[in-house]
Amino acid sequence: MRPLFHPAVEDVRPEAILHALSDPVRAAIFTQISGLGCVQACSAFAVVGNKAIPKSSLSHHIKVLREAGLIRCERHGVEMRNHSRCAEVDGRFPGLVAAILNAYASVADKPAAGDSPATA
Amino acid sequence: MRPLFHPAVEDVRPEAILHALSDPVRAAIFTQISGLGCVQACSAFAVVGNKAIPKSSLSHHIKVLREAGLIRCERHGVEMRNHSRCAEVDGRFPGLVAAILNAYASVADKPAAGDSPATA
DNA sequence: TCAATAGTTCTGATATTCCGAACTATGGTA
DNA sequence: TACCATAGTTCGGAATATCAGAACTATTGA
Repeated sequence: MRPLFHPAVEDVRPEAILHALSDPVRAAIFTQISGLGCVQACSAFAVVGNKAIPKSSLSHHIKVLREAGLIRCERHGVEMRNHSRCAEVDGRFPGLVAAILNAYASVADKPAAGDSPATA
Repeated sequence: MRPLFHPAVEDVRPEAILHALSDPVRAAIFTQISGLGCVQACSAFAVVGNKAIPKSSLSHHIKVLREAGLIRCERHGVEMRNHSRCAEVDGRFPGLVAAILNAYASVADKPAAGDSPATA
């Protein structure tokens, strides 16, 4: 359990953000973290769009989002609290995150192949 | 050489766009195709940001961009002409492509690890 | 100290990516 | 027609990333 790494805003790179959000599951998790505008424990994402996510995969997804600079994670007792860094990132790449979340939201009604990217 | 597949705009999905553009090389190629606002042959991208791209990789990158719905490719004689579908995609996901290209453009000056995403 | 909860890391199976080599398609030349 | 050159595509194997089950670590509470 090495201490969690969070990149500084100025080290955040577009390719990392796009890669992180190019996975519908991660996009849904991030939507939930930043959409609800509040802190979420990892266990909140055990099911994403009526699809069960194994703990190990979930941990990996959270790590990818964190290392991309999209979220900030802090341990609070036994659980992890995930904050969105949306505002920070938006300062660096104006409109990027919003446009991505909008794009996903606009297709949330008509999912592609059985999976729903946002909370169905 | 199967006939090239181009998705209809309404079949274009955000995850495909993000995945396609999460590679700095592909982002640079797409920037060049849509930025210059004009048709480009594949051979125009033999070198991207002072990095040589093998033909086979280039072909693959073009394919990913095409299947994501970002570009349209037509054979003209011996060469392939690549058009941007930027406008179409923007109609479906407003601001998405622009925000992504802006993000890459804003870091083009200070590259991450030796590679320059846009034309250096 | 022991058990329970919340996440992380390890490990092997699967899937992607990369790039050289071989191939296909078109055009030009004779 | 044959033949060559150019422009891209596909094949195949090595390197890499992703996925998920199992084992582990960290914290809290009894």
